[in-house]
Amino acid sequence: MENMNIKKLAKELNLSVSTVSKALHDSYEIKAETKEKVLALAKQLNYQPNPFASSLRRNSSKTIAVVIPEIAHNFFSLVINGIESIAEELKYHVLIYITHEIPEKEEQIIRHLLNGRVDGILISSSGTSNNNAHYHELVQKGIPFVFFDRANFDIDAPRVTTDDYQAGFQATEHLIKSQCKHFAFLSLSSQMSAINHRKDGFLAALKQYQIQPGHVHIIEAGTDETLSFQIIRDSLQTLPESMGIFSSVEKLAIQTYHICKEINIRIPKQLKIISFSNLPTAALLNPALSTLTQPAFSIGKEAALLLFQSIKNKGKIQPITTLPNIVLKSTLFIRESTKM
Amino acid sequence: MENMNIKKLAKELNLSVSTVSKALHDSYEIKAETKEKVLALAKQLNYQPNPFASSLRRNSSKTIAVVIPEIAHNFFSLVINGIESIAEELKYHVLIYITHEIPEKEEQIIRHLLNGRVDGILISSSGTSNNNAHYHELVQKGIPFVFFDRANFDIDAPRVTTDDYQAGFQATEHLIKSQCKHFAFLSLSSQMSAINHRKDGFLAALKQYQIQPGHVHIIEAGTDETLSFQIIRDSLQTLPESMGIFSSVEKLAIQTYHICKEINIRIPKQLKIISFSNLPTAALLNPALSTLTQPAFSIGKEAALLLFQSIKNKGKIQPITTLPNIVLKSTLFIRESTKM
DNA sequence: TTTAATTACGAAATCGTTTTCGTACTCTTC
DNA sequence: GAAGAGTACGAAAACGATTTCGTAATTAAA
Repeated sequence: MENMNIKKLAKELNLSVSTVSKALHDSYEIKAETKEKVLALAKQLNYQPNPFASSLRRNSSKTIAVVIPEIAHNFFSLVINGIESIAEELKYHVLIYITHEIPEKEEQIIRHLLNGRVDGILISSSGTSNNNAHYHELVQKGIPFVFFDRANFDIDAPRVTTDDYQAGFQATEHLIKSQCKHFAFLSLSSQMSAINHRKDGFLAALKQYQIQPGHVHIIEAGTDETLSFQIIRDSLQTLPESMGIFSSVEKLAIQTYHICKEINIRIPKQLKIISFSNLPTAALLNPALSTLTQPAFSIGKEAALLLFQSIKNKGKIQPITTLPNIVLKSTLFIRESTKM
Repeated sequence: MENMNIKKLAKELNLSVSTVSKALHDSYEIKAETKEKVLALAKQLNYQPNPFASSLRRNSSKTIAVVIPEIAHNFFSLVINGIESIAEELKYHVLIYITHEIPEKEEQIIRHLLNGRVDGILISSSGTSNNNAHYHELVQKGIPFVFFDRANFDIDAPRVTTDDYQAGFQATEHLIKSQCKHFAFLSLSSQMSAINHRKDGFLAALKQYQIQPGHVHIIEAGTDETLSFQIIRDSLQTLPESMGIFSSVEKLAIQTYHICKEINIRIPKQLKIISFSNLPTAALLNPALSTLTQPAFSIGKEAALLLFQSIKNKGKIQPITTLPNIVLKSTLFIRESTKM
C-alpha cells in the first residue's frame, strides 16, 4: 500500500488502467457516472499521478528554468517573484540556476537543460557576446527560451528589457544639469547588453551636451567583490571636482557609498551619484540615493508570459512575425545624492 | 535524428541497450575498451539521458524543493545562495516555491510535493502551529525535509535555526543600556517559531532588568504591507519618550524608517531601533541601523547538508539518535540607530 | 581433461503513465 | 432487420532508462 498508482486504482474499481486514466483526464469516451466513481476513489485514496511517468510519456515537464547571474540581488529576486506569479497560475514548476556571473557556468547549465528537463528557459545572460553556441543548441533542439534584462542580441529569441539607453541618457542629463563637470560610468563588464546600452545612453548625453572627452571616465569594476572594491577605491582616491557617477548596477553604488564613508568623501557635495537600483532603502540612505528603478516584477511577468506563449506555440507553424521584444520603462527618482 | 537516446546509441555501436547503459554507469560488468567506445560516441553524438525515464525507473529525481515565505528578502535569497552552493556541487536541481506567507498556500505546495517530484524539501514555515497535517503526511510518505529559520517544533524533523532567544535578549539588553524607557517588539505574527523565540528573549531581558510591564509593548504588524504600515504608523503616532524598538524582521524596520521620515520622528533621538536584518545597506542608512545579522548563507548550507544526509540515509535503519538541531549564532552590530 | 569460476554481454521485465486501436454493445435509420 | 453510427470500455504499445537474470566464452582450478 506504499504508493498509490493508477494500476491499483483500476483494480480497486474493476476498471482498466486506460479507462481510469481517461476518466481522470475527463475524456469524452468515459461516461459521467464512471468518471465520478474514479474521481471519488482517487480523492479518497489520495492518488497523485507520478510526474515522471507522465512527463516521460507526454514529453513535457510542466517545469521551466530560470537562469540568473545571482540571486541575492533585489532586481533578480523581484523578477523571480514576477515569474513565479505566472508560473504558479499555470501550475508550472520553477527551477532556479545561478551562474555567479561566470559565462562557462551558464554554458554548462544551458547545455545540461538540453536534456528536456524543462519546457522552457528564462535567461538573464552572464555570457560574453562571443559565445553563443549554447543558445544555438537550444534553438536547434527547439527548446523555447526568453531573455530578460541582459539579452544576447545576436540570438533570435524573445526579449524583455528596459529602456536602458534612454534611462542612461536621462540619468546622465540629470547629472549634467546638477552641475557635474566630470562624469564616470560604473560598469560591471563591457560584455553585458543592458549595461552597454546604459553606457551608450551615458555617452550620447555627454556628447549632446558637449562634455569634453577628458572629463569622461569609464570604470569597469568587474564582478568580483573584493576586486571591484579595490578598483572603485582607487578611482575615487584622486577625485576631480564636481564628479558625477552613474552606476550601472545597484551593487556598485552600494560599494561606492561604503568607500565614500570610509575615505570621507561627502555625497553629494564632492561626489554625486545616481544608480540603477531596486533597493527598498534607496530613500533611507545617507544621503538618499537617486535611482533609476526597473519594473522588475513586471519584467518577470512579461518574460514568463512570452515564454509560456512560445511553449504553447511550439510545433505549430509560426507566422513570420517580428520577434517579441518588450521594452519596459524605468523610473527616475531624484533624491539627495545628486542634489546641487 | 531528432533526439538521441540510448537505443539509437546502442544500434550505432552494435551493442545492446543494457550494455550501453551499464557502460555509461561505469559498471564492472563492462570491459574498459567497450566503455571507452560508448563514452566516446555518447559524447560525440551529444547523448544526454532522459531525466524522466531515469527518475521513473530509479524512483529518485535529483531534485529538491525550497519552500519559503517570500523571495524578495535579503535573508531568504542569501539562504538560497547557500542551498544552491551545496546542491550544485551534488548535481541536484532546486525547485523554488513561494508561499507569500499564506499557510494554506504552503499546505497546498507541500501536499503537491507528496507525488515524488522531489527527493527532499527545505522549508521555512509560513504555517501556523495548529496545522501540521501536511508535515505528518511528508513523514508518512518518507519524504525527507528540513526546517530552516522558521521551524515547526511539534514536528520531528531536522532544523537549522539561529540563537533567536539569546539574540533577542542581547538586542533588548542593548536597548536597555542605551537608556530606553519604553520597549516595543515589532512582530510579524504570533505564530512563527523564530519570531516568538526572539520575543521570548525580549521579554526575558525586560523582566531581568525589572522593566515595568506598562512600558512593554508588542506590536503585531502582520504580513500585509499596507496594513502593517498602518499599524506601525498608528503605534508611533503617540510616542512615549525614550522608546526602543526591537524589530523581529528587516522589512518592518525599513517600514519604521519610512514612517519616521514621514512623520518626522528622529532616530535615535526620539526613537531607538534595532532589527534582525541582512541588509547590505544597514551601515549606510540614515541613521545607520543597528542589526542582528543571521548567517544566512551558512543556514542554507547547513540545512542543505542535513537534507542530503537524510536523503542518503533514507531507507536505512536509523540509529535512535537525537534529531539534528543546528543552532547558528547571529551577530550584533551596534550602529547609530541605538546611539544614546 | 573436467569442473568451476570469471568475464562480458544481451533479452526482457520494469517504473507509471498516456494513447492508439480494437471491439462489444446499443441505438438509429431506411 | 441489416447497415451504419455512436457509446463506453479494454488490451497493448509506447515513452527511455535501469536492472535482473541468463548465458556464451574464456580462464583457472582440480
